[in-house]
Amino acid sequence: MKQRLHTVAIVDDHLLLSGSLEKLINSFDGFKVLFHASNGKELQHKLKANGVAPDIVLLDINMPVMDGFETAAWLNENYPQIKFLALSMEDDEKVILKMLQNGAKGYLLKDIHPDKLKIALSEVMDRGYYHSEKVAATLLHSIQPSNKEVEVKFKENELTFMQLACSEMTYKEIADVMNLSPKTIDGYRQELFNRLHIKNRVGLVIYALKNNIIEI
Amino acid sequence: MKQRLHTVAIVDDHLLLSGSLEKLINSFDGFKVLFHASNGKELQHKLKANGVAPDIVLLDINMPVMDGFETAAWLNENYPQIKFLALSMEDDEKVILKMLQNGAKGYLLKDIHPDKLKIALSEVMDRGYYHSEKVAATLLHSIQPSNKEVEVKFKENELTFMQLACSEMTYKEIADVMNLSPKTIDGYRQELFNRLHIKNRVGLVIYALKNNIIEI
DNA sequence: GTTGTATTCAGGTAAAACCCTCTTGAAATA
DNA sequence: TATTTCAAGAGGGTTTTACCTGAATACAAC
Repeated sequence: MKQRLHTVAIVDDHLLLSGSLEKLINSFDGFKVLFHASNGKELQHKLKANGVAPDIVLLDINMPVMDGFETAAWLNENYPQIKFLALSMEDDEKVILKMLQNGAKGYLLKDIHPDKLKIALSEVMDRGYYHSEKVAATLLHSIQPSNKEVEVKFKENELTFMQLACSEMTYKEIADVMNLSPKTIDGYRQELFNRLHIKNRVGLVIYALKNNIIEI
Repeated sequence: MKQRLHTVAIVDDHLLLSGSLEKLINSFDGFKVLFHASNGKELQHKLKANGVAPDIVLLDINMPVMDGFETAAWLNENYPQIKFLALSMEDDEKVILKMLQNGAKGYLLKDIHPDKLKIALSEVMDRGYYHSEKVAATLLHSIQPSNKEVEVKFKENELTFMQLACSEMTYKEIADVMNLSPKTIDGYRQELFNRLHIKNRVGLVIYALKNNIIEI
């Protein structure tokens, strides 16, 4: 029985992967790759220029120029009929959640078996979504918060202070930049040191790194 | 004219990539994928078990269990007749050099065009090596050392000091642990601050992180 | 109104961190 | 032997951090 041909677009900056993925997907019965893009901006152009939109977009998260998050948000907004699957290396809980919140119909890890890709594509077309066991488990974990992660929140100013304190600036300089008195800055410092149980600025840098508040 | 079929093995922990790469390579005239492995250990087993060795190994660098460097060294030692190409995301100069020193016949970035892969495989079989323009440029850069990177080395004590300074310890405590006078520790600090052009301990932490002297 | 509570900032102090210069002693080298 | 080099460390200084307590303001809740 002949079924309708589903079209796929691949958005990934690794040409080697997207190129070979095309071969793989074209070998799947009922699927065909329509085009590639190496980042979100390129996808936008091609969608606008092409006239015809794909059924599914495979969307890499780590890309230059316009990354997966932005692209997801844009797709969701402008092409809600396109189903897109996030494609990523890591199974970072926060990242998965963010992509799903941005409308992704599924989350594929790059270490899945190629056969799984066909299953994923088919399920997305049939049921509207696909979730691997691994991702499902991660999601479950996220709604069953472990007793130790207390999910510390920071106010906007605290966050700014932390980021600046993780540079070589003195507190005086930070105060100038944030347009606050050095005494206020000292207040932030004290409050954070107490709350996070740290002894000095090095502790703050370490905390910020461990919690993805800053990057190196 | 019929040419001999060249065999390829793929070592990469991303099944999706290796699986689709297989399709791509099998579509190349004159090449065929013999088997996959998701890390170096698996490659060892399959080579020993298989009896027949591939002509070329495509070797990913970032893998769990046994990474590209170890695998390269082992291949070079035990199967010198197998030509292997390093496959990686980043074009880190040090990494490229290390792989080439370990006997890689070429270095492929994952963002190359699929057609380039065929060229690379062919050239490796014909000429014994393949180097893309990008990698060639990087290599050139490495033998023409830029005036600024002076390849900073550290003495054992300096390294220990740096690692301890990247914790919440005071210099006094570091002096105790290292069994040296606080004044000596202050000397290390001063010397490092000058050499690395940093202003305070936060700068040291950042430097240590960027240069893989410590990890978080 | 009053009672919270959050934000900003002040004064004061001790301890670290930071910086420069100098001595000593041992080892390497001329 | 004389000279240089270098790690360890000291003296003595300034600046920054770190810690405490308390006050003025503002805004919302009771």
